[in-house]
Amino acid sequence: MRKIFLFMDTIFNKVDAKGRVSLPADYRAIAKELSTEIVCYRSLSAPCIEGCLEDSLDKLATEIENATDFFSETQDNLTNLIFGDAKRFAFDSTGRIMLTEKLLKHAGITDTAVFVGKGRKFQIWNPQNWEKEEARIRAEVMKNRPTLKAQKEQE
Amino acid sequence: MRKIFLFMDTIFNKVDAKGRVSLPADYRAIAKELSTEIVCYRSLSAPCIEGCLEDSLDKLATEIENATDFFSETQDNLTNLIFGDAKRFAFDSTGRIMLTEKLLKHAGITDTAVFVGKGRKFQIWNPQNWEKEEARIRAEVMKNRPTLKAQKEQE
DNA sequence: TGGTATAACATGGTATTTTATGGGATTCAA
DNA sequence: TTGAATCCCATAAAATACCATGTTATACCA
Repeated sequence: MRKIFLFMDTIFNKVDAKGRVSLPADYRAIAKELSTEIVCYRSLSAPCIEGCLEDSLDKLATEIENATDFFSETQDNLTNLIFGDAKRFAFDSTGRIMLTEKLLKHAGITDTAVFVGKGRKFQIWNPQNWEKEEARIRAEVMKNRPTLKAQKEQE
Repeated sequence: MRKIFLFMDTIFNKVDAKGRVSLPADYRAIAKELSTEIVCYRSLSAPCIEGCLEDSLDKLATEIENATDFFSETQDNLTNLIFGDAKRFAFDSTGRIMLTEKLLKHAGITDTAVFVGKGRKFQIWNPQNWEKEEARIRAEVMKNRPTLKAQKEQE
């Protein structure tokens, strides 16, 4: 059994006419080894699909149960949005999932999907949008170097 | 079980046509003993590849998880950049990893890779670039001797 | 201490497996 | 029964495991 579970790397995969996409092999391996499933929903902050393990959402649900006070009303609304939007995606024997129209539309994905690892989560982007987003982030991080350094030194 | 794990030394290894490089034996030993894997990504500060143990990134992911709530956008950029770029590299029975085009290009590596130990991390350089970088660093450190001590203590 | 045997390592080449992806066939539900 | 979703098969490319060899470093012994 593996110790560490991180969604990483940036992978470009084709979306075929039926809407099928190969989930990157590494991502599959994680879901398989944890005997959990992949869940996807529309990102609240960007024009992309966001995904994580069902475990993560379960953890979120438990946190809400145990510490209701801790969550502000707005955050509570957000959880409604997430759980209302989230959907499990089982992959078939060849490792593909079928994204829904709603998700694909939100991310503007047509024939190619970009999987971007985020550690405990990942995102799925339209290639052009991701290219722009990556450039934007990189520029911003470079501008705020001191912050980055402080964060990295926490390691 | 070993007490101390540090990436050290400077090792020159060949990169073959497929992008395969022998990971220095000492580095392999560390990953093996810790039962973790090597992760590499493009350095944010220099034209080189940076590597560390998957443990380090996992720690970072956990910190982010704990420090922010599920929907936080503050760390969003950073996680996209770090985890989106990072990739696991398992070495085969002969101790080689296969670096990607993206990484090799960022570091300008063609046929030889220089592994430079950095303690908890290491870097992989193009030989010429490393030569220049080492000279630069050496000159700078000699010039700023008093500062060096203060900087080291911050870490 | 010097010399030799042994083991470890880097590295080239080849074989095998995995992965992504296209194209049906089959099942299911409206 | 028609459209959509799921499953199964096939294939090409890419990643990975395996084998072989020369070289270097290490251990061992006189």
